[in-house]
Amino acid sequence: MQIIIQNSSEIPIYEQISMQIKAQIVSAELKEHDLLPSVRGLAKELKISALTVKKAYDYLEEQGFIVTVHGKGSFIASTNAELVKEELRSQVDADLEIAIQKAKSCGMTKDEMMELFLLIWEDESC
Amino acid sequence: MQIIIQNSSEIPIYEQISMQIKAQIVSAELKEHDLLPSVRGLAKELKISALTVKKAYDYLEEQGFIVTVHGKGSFIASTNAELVKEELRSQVDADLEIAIQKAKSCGMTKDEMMELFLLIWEDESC
Amino acid sequence: MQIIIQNSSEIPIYEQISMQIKAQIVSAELKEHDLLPSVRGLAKELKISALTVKKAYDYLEEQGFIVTVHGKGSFIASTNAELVKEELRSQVDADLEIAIQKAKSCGMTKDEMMELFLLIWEDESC
Amino acid sequence: MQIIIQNSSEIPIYEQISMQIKAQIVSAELKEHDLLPSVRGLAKELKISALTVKKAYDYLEEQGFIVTVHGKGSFIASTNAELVKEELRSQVDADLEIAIQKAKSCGMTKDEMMELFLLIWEDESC
DNA sequence: GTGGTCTAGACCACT
DNA sequence: GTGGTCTAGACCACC
Repeated sequence: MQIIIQNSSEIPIYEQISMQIKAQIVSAELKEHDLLPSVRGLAKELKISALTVKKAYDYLEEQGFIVTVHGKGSFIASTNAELVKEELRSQVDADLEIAIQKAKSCGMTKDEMMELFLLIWEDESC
Repeated sequence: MQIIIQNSSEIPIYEQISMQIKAQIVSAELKEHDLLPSVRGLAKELKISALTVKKAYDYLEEQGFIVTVHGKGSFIASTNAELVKEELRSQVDADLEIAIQKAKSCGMTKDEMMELFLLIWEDESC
Repeated sequence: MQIIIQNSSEIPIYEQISMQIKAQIVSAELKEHDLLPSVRGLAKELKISALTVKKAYDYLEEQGFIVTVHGKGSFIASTNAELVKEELRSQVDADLEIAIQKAKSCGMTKDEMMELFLLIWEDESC
Repeated sequence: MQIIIQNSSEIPIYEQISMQIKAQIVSAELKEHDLLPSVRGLAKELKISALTVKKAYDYLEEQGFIVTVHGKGSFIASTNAELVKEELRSQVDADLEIAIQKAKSCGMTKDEMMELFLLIWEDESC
């Protein structure tokens, strides 16, 4: 279980965790019925509060991506990774829309933005 | 002075205000030395707290886009609109980077995302 | 705002709160756009942790019964009380089904249970 | 010994077990002095922890429905099935009371609930 | 003033 | 061991 917390980030820790778990579901690092780390175990590993991890797990369960069984632990739900993918794509869609609105409001042309887009896509270190 | 507040939006009201003022600087609706509405006047017009408008103006002054003179009001700073444009573009850059990271994490290809980008650009209702 | 907490109950406090708020929506004691007590205010009044009240409000928001605006407070969502009623009725349905299953497993007849039902309905002190 | 565990249920496993054993006492499938399956045997059969089966047996012994003899096993207590019946009926009573309270809080009339009651009674698949 | 997040513990129930 | 709930504080952002 490889999760990296950026404490300085504006994104709440519980959301960083759930985002990274979703990403691992999509990339098939986590598969159906896989057992997630225990709330307390992950909290200790990440050196954060157990409640914060629990909040991340609750959030994922709410969205149907994991299932938690009392006394046993949390498991990846038996749902197609496609669903997670769809959810992430709708986020990409929303983020892109905001970027485009700003671009238009500062007078960028489509070509300028496309160039910027390609630049970032290739440069990305991840 | 045409400013629209979306109370339901996730974006803080003070940021909605400063964003729209910046956009008007870029589009030359607001020019150097133009007088902005008074804090209380705008607050009344938008039916929000005067403190929120004050925060938006403070925010803009901090970034050097407006100048407030005690007892006189707030004015567009004597700065080239290019500076505002640059600031917005760096925002576009950041937003685009986030969108691209998410896109990659859910397995989108460059071509897929370019297609999505063009779709949104054309569709945009603003 | 009249909310009664039974600390001895097996039902979690946050659920007791949300149940009672739902009941007040149904009985029209709370109407659309009404402002709920602040998280901290209600916590102080009920002498419980603010986090517990917040959890109740989060739970209600999740289900779409209230809307929370940062810095302003929580409001009854603009949704028909019928929706809440439906939700409660489906709970009644589920509870009744469990009672009936147990009744059958201990050999009660339909008439015996109906009699019991009428007895409780009339006796109820609420 | 026919016991079915629903792992997804909200009802704790140890309670599912004890409920089903009680039902078998009432229906006379299990009679006085009958030997129950061994803790380990039942645990293996149901593919659950032996501790969970032990908890169910302890629970039943506490209520006086079974007797455990060290080194020999657990037996149905020499008690009239009527006692079990009484215990289940008091549960039915409690469950029904909860359902009726909720029904009243959402404005159901006695007739509406009676109709619902009859519907569920007949429909029941068990 | 409001809510949003987080901590570092506690106690309890289930396996 | 596991998760579920709760406490009593803290700090931050928004209005």
